[in-house]
Amino acid sequence: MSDGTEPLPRKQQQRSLLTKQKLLDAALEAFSEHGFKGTSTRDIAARAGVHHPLITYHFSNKDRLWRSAVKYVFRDFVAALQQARSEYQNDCPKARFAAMIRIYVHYAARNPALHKIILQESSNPSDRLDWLSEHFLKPLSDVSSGLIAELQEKGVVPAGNPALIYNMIRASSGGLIALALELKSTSDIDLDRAEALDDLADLIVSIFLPGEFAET
Amino acid sequence: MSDGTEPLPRKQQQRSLLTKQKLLDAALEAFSEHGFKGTSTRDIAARAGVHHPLITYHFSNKDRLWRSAVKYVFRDFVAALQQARSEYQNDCPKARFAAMIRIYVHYAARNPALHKIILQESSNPSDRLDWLSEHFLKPLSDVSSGLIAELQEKGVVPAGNPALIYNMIRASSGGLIALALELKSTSDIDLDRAEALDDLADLIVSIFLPGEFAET
DNA sequence: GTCTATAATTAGATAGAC
DNA sequence: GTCTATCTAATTATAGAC
Repeated sequence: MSDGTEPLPRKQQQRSLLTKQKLLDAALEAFSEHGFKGTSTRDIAARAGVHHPLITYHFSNKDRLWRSAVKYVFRDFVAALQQARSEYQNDCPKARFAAMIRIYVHYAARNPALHKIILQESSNPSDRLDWLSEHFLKPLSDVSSGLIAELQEKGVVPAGNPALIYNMIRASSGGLIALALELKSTSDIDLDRAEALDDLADLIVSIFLPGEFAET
Repeated sequence: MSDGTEPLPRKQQQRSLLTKQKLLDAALEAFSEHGFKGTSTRDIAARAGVHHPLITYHFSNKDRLWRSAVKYVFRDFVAALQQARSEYQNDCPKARFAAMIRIYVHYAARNPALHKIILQESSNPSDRLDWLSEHFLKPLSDVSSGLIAELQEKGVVPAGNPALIYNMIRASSGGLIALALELKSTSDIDLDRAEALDDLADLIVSIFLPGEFAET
């Protein structure tokens, strides 16, 4: 396939990719801190260490840069979840779900932008929120609610609307991690520490999955 | 006391109070939707239906307007909580805590700005977040964590760091209500409906307070 | 592919008339 | 106590040199 008819990645193209990558990382950080309206493209360019007209060049405008950045975190996140799912697929459902919660918590801690951007966008209606729901949030919600319904049948998870329980778990895990700054100043909890994350994951499992799994 | 030496509330002063009130309501709405950086004082003035220089006149600048607005929601919220506490003080601790959760959930639904502003400010360090923590979030966290520790001794609440559990409850109640727009588009849950709020409050109680209270 | 320069818009804040 | 008019700075986006 690389027979020479396709243009080979030259030095300039590699630099272009690097610039795009730096802009995406900077955009995630800035958008998660100040929301879409609150972040200026100049700030993003400054964080990335590039000149601001390069944003127009690589991403056309602010809106497309936002969408590219969101695609970038979510794709990575979904991949991490699916890898965890296949890795633990031979365990019992409760152990499997517990493992996924652990993965979820650690991913959210490494990538705080993931949840912060959801929180920012959910605070008022927008085309961006509709797009986010349709492409990422709704599929995740549907799959997860299904898993929870299964665990409810086995008596592992308490009764109640599965979608509501899914969102309570999400709020208690990723949501709390997005509030890490607040927790650090109002309590002795430091969610930057790996042990604190493990405590959180264990607590979520013990509270939301209190039942023992029984083989059918 | 009102012997005439104190200036009586004249028509102009009443109008001034009304303007301040309208600006505070508009500010809460705008700040909760777009964060501090993302909202313009011109937008706030437009929502309030007044001319924008009036913001400088009544509140000096954007920062003081933000602080005034936050004081306004939080004072009201703390008052509602304390009223609930005294109203149910003869019930057993579990019933009392359950009642407070119900109050909390309904207050958060009527005043979505309360949680949204916390979420907005927790997304990055700022003097505003420090101020918010010191004056409102830390006192609330300390009192609530104490109540939870008591309930853990009675076997009502599962073991675990009380501050962590308090924040999980907060995230599952107020946090989810702040995400109402998202839940509406990813599931069949409509947290604008009073019954959905009651379901949420009941679910929180059944999950976080699973034990029965036993008199000592 | 990257830069400088700049147009057009909007921001927070103020001055001074009424 | 309220308004119009305006200043300065920062914003998104683009045009065109290199």
